[in-house]
Formats: sequence, structure tokens, C-alpha cells
Amino acid sequence: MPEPRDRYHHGDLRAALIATGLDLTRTGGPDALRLREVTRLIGVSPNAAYRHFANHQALLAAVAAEVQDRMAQSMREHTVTTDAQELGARAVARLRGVGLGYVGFAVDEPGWFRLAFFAPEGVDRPDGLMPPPLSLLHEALDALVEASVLARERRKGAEWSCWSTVHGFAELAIHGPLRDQPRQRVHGLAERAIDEIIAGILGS
Amino acid sequence: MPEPRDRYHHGDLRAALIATGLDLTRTGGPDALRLREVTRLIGVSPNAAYRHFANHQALLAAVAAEVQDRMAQSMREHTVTTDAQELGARAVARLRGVGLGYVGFAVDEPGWFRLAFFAPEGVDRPDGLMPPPLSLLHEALDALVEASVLARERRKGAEWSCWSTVHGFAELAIHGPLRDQPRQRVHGLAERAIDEIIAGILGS
DNA sequence: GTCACGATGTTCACGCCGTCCACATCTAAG
DNA sequence: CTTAGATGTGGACGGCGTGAACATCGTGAC
Repeated sequence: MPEPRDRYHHGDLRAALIATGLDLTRTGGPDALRLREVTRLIGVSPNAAYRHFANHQALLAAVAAEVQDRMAQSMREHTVTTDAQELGARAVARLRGVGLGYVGFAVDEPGWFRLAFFAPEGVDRPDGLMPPPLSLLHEALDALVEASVLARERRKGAEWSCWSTVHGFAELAIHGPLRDQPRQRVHGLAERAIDEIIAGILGS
Repeated sequence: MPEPRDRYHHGDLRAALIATGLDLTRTGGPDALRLREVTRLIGVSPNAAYRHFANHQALLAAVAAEVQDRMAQSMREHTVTTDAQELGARAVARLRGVGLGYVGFAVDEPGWFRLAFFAPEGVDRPDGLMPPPLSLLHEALDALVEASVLARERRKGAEWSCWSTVHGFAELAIHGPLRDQPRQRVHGLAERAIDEIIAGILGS
């Protein structure tokens, strides 16, 4: 993808650094983002990166933010359109979809997911915003309240239970014992975990 | 703790490496375990470590296994003795205790926890056994079946839902947005997440 | 008791990494 | 045309993991 250039100035090195960072981390995760290798692939000296990012960590954060955006986009695209007519059922399906999308992205793009949510020192976005995938979760929960499926007084804090479950599952599916289980089985277990936590937050 | 030695041979370098590794990772997590620094603290040359571990990763794994053992021990000690008489209630309280112990260790010893369960390339123990904290979870779930609280056909696979929730919560509490929330609030949210997933696996 | 050998620790060296500093080159505003 | 700011280069430093050759120790065979 990145081709060596001829001119002294690159033109848009900042974008090139992020793009190459995406390439490298996709297969190798956060550890694969090395300043020297990124600049080497672009055909620029290592120190050129310092004109655009304060240090290695800052570049990592920028690439991570980009991955979070892509992840949210992927989750939106994978949102299944339910044929259910009832408002409540649709809201539940939506939350379910968000969870499955989260785990799905983690399983399909483990390198990127590790970068986005397991990078050392937290998931601090340069822009200070909430990670977009988390926004989708919030919206789905709000819709659940709107549909009167989730009691309003149980709404607050519900995001932590949901996020914990899908995030933890993603970890198990990537690093943990589920690492090299067949895709089908992992998907089934994900569905089950998600359905169970939803049942839990809705109350019995 | 580690004091420079006078003799040419250390005596028990292997144990010293693990002990110093525990010291370093306690505050700094997996990244703080550097071969050169460990050996420097012990007062031995960097390459001496290679007589006892194949490489840096192997030492990391050995320290991680030790941490997992300590974590299970801590979880056992924090098991609250319920005053509930009924068998079912006791079994539920036991599962709850396992979950709270898991999260509690993660919050109290984030460096060690990250080493034990977030180290790159999985949680592969040198001995090939299941991580001890996970054994406790299995036992608690079995007891739940024994007490007829959890239907036998719902037992299989239930560990993934439970583990996902507590593990994901631990991540959020260490790296994520709950990172610098007051201890009290984190504990409350942990209790809630655990209660909800338990309600979920038991079914409504 | 001596001697040889395996286990353990040292020394030197290599190539990688992130990062600092001084300098070169380009571009745009006056 | 000039000049200042933005952008990229070159060289250097210290830290890292690790390989190869060498040094030192304890121990069992004779």
C-alpha cells in the first residue's frame, strides 16, 4: 500500500502514518505499531513522525480512535432489521444486535480490537469523546426504556453490565480458552451470554 | 528485597527471578517485567536468566502462573460465610462471592491482574492446567446444579457468561471509564453486574 | 584426593526500538 | 525576493531481548 516517495516533503504524512498504522495493527495488534517500521514502510525517516505526533503513544491513540470509529460503523452495518412488529421486541433485538456486533468485530478483527480496547493505559481518545461503540450501547438502552421494556429506574448503570459481558466475552474469544474454538461455537456462546445478561438487566 | 550476592553462583536464581518479577509487575503490570531489570535488581548478568527460562516470554508466563495461584488463594479467603440456611441460597452466595473475589483482586492488584489475564498471547500456563480462579467458578456452578438452583441442562457453557461478565468488568474498572471512580461506586456496580448475570443464567 | 563434566553465571556483540538534537529543505506570506 | 515557519533528515544515545564463547562452581567417578 504505502509507496516510497520522490519529493522531500511527503504531502500528507499524518494520514499516511495512520493508514500504515492501521495496516500493521490489523494483523499484529497494538504491539505491531512500531514508529520505525511505520516510517520505513512509508519511506520516510523515523523522526518525521514527530512532526505529527508527540510520541509513539500519541500515534497509537490516533490509530485506536480511527479503529473505534470503524468498529462502530461495522456494528451499525451488521444491525439486523427485525421483522418483529412490537416496539419492545424491536428494542430488545436492537440491544442484542449491538452486543453481537461488538463481539463479531472483536472476533473478525482481533488485532484492531485489541488496539481499540486493550491498549495499555486505557482507551483515551484524543478528542476526549466516548468510544463510538459505547454510544451505540447507550442509545440501544435508552430505546429500551422508551419502549417500556426496561424500567426507567433500572436504566442508570445498566451499560456497565452489558459492556462488561460483551467485552469480557471478546477477550475470552481472542486470548482466552475460546481462542481456537470453531467460529460456530463461539458465536453460539456469544448469543447465549448476551441473551443472559439482557435477561438479567431486564429483571425476572 | 533482592540483595546483591557475593558468590559466583546465586543459589536459587530461578526463584529469585520469579520473586523479583512479582515485585516489578505488581506495580507496573506485564510491561514492567524486563529481563535486564530483573537480573540487575538481583545483581546478576542479564543472560543468567536464560539458564532458567527459554526467553522473556517464558519468565512472564511463570510469573503469571504464580499470580493466578495467589489470586485463587485470595478469592478463597474472601469467600464470605453466609448465614443463609437454605442450600440454594448458599450456592448462589458462593457464586456471587467468586465473582466479587475476581473483581476485587483485579481492583486491588491491577498490575498482577493484567499480568495474569491480559498478558499477550493468552493465558497459557506452563503446566497446561486451567487457571485456578476459573476452577473456583466451575466448582461454584456445579454446586448450583447440586442444589437444584441451576437446571442441569443449563449448566454447560454457563461458565463463559459468568467469566465474561466479571472479566469484562475488571477490564473496565482497571483501564476503562471506571478507572478512577471511587472504590465504593465500583464495588456497587460490580455487585450489580454480577447479580444480573446470575439472574440471567438461572433463567426467569 | 583429583579430575572431568555438567550446571550455572559472565562477557561481548548484534540488531532492534523510541527519542533528542542540530541541520536541511520546502512553502507561503510579506 | 526574502524570510520565517513547517516539515523531513542524519547522527547519536541508552534501553531492550538474545546468541555465542568463555569462566566458575559443585559433584560424582576413579
